[in-house]
Amino acid sequence: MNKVYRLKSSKSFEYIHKHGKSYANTNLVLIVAPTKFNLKVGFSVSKKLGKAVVRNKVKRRLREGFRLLIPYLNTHFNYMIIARQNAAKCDYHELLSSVKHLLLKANLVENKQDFNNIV
RNA sequence: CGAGUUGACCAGAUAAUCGCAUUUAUAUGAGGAAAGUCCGAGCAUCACAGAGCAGGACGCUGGCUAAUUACCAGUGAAGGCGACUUCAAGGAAAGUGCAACAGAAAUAUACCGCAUUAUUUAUAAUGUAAGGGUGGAACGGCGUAGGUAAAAGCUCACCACACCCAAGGCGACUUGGGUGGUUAUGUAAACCCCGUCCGAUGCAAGAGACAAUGACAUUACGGCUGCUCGCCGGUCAGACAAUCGCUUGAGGUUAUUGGCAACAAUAAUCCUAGACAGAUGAUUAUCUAAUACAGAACUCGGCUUAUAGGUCAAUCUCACCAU
RNA sequence: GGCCUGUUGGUCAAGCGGUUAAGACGCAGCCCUCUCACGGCUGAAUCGGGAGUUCGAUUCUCCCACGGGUCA
Repeated sequence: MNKVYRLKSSKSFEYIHKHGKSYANTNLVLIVAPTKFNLKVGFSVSKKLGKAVVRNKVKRRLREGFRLLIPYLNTHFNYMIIARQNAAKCDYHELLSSVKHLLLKANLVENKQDFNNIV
């Protein structure tokens, strides 16, 4: 995933956390906040999930999954995804489907038919 | 065939599609421990790193190294039938402290006992560490030995200890011989003494720019640690931002030589991550025993800890069987 | 990335190397009472794990594990 789409400063993380709307399931939490600029994403994986190897793996899988979904999303929002403890046990496909589930729940998908076909 | 000991190695590979980091692009892209941060250095700033006190670390010998107490080889001690393993291993006669309970007595000692003498005949004085019981430790141990009133290194043999001599070894030390009857336990990982070493802070160190402007201030304040001295400098905000530091290094690989080894020398050859919300993932196929522990953040040398499944070595050890 | 600090019944905790490891709250059992409460008695700890020093470690030293704090 390109650097353009990344959230960087801790200020913007705080802003999303305060002003955004949150949606959750057993594996992940999604927080969204509207923005004037382009779409950006941040991933938060805390030390609760495990050691460095586990955390990196979860982050990489989330990044790969989200990369495929970007073209179908509403571009005027900032996204923040927090991994819960259950996410450490999931494989790639389970994580992808739970990301899709949350995005549909938040009603931010534009072309729903193509979106559902992504594997 | 069974049970062990020690040392070493591997840590998935190939192909396709999409994606990430460095990069103009090709190309390249986590480990044996990248981990713990337990030691030692480089490097940077403070003065080209200074003095004293305090404080800390280490302590058998020789070697190696940029450096170390931590690496290598030995010595000694302890453990194991053995291969082998473990050890912060100077000084207790410089001084101080501590040694609960038990025991007559714990660093100086006579409770019971055994003898002799005296008389009041069951007491006292004297001698005595062989016997008793306590304890981790009780004038070194032990004996069909001598000796004695009873005993005792009082004498003798052997062992232990101290000192001296000889031989071997660079040395720690070892082996052998002789002399001495031997005023005294343990603890220094208690304080301490002796010897050796250590200035402080760590890349969030720091460097040069952008950058004006504002605030404080000259026997002040700060740098620089616990204290004293000495030395140097105006300081802070702006400034949790960007660039550099950042990867060619006491480097790796191979070969030869020296060395038991750690390691060193010579030659050839290679350049092999450099991020800053922080790069290695997803899918498919084939092979396979491959499903472990685990993710670089300035860089090296050692130590420690975690680790699936497997491979190899030692003319290794023990037990059983056969000859 | 660096530097400090802690771990003792279920919880909060004291503990100068030495007798059976104080205490409080809670829990369980017994006594007291017609019953409950109050009160009294009793019980539950290999001192985070593993080595070492010592005659003897909760205490001293080393190596691990898991917490907490701090530095721009």
